[in-house]
Amino acid sequence: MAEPDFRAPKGTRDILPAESGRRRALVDVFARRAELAGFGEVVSPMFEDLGVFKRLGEDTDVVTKEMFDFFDKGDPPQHLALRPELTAGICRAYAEHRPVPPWKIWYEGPQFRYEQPQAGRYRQFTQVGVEVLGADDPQADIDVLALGWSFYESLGLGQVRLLLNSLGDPGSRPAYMEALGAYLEARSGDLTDQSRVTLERNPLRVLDSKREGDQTVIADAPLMVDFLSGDAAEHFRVVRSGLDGLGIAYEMSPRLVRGLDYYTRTIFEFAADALPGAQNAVGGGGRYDGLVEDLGGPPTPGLGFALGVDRILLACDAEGVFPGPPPAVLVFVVDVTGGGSALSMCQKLREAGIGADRSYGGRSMKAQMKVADRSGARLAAIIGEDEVAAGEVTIRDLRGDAGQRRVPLDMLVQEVSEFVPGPN
RNA sequence: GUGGGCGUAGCUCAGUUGGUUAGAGCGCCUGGUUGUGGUCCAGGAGGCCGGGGGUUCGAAUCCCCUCGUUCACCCCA
Repeated sequence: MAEPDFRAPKGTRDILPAESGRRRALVDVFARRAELAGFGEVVSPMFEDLGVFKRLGEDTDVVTKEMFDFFDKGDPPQHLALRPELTAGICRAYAEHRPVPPWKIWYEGPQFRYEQPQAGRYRQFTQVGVEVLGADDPQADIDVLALGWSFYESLGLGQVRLLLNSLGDPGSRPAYMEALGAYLEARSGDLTDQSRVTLERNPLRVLDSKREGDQTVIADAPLMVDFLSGDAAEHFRVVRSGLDGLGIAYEMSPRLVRGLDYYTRTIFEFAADALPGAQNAVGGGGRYDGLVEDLGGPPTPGLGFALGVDRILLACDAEGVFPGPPPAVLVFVVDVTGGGSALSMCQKLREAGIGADRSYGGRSMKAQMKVADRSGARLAAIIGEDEVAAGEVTIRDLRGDAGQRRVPLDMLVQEVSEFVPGPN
């Protein structure tokens, strides 16, 4: 095949009509549910000062090797980066605008990570998410978890599991880190080379290894849940009983950690069993009580989640749920008299709120009917010599068994409306 | 960044001891006389076999490089 001169950059892709409509519908479902729960949308920049993202953790992969960064044309130039996630930017916005807490916001948009692409993993991908800033109450955790859970449910997904853990608070973390570090050091001979490197930088993340060779060591490692301070343990207990009360099934996942360093206390992940293991994380989040302060704002507890739109759609495919929206075009105008009538008829229908389309190029009736069928339109409105002479139009049912009939041209909108209640 | 698979018409793919004008299905276009789609029938358009180099009398078919894609690791959504 002759290569085109250009193609979408590695790890990016074009989302074409049928798929794009489905995607927008999915975001609309999320937006609706978030707004019903009192969240307002924030649209923030797609790039920020690199420093904003460095607060995610100086030795996380996202910061050290996956950032799309660049300098602007200022003097001196500013070091900027495309956002690899949205939480940091939202916290930056909170510190900048100081809204009255609790600040409950939702967002949607593309994120960028310079990674090796594979199925369900792109260099540009879309997330929807929420954040709650300024609420320490464990009921906020429950509310957020319930929103995520119900979103998956509302799409029709049945094979999503909620994995839950607590990473403890600043009071309880050090003792655990010490115990974990000591244990892993003692067993380092049994770890893979890669995990020994990870151990140097962040022992916690060794628990996240999927390598065979690490599993026996990980299985016997001390667990954070056994080291929680009184406050952290109580917070976690309230969160769990709240989920129980709402009938939300969750799995305790005591070795669950997250790839970004800012998390504290409650953390969670949504795993889609319909997807292969490497990409089954369709959402995740947790508390990050210190992040706003790290960015120069007031001490502010926070929590939230981000859900991967691309992967959720893959999971919907795998489960055969959430089909795209029906075609917006209700009437396809077939005009074999030159196209002038199609022009005015479409205009009239559209102004009445009825989706209408037609073909171009003065094709034969047979060809136009074919296009009408393919368009997914429910009805064909046919204009030929006879109709023009009589001042009429033929309305034909393309989907049901209502056949066809001729009606006065000026009754078109009314006649069409009778087929389907309401505009569209 | 590391390792494996794959790369032939718009799509899904055939095409082995390397040898005449490279195939199928789907899709698309045009027809099947007297205005009508979804089924059926017949024609047709559309590929320098991802790109570059090499081996050979001759390569889609062998070798190298490169790009893309895919899977796993890493990490995450």
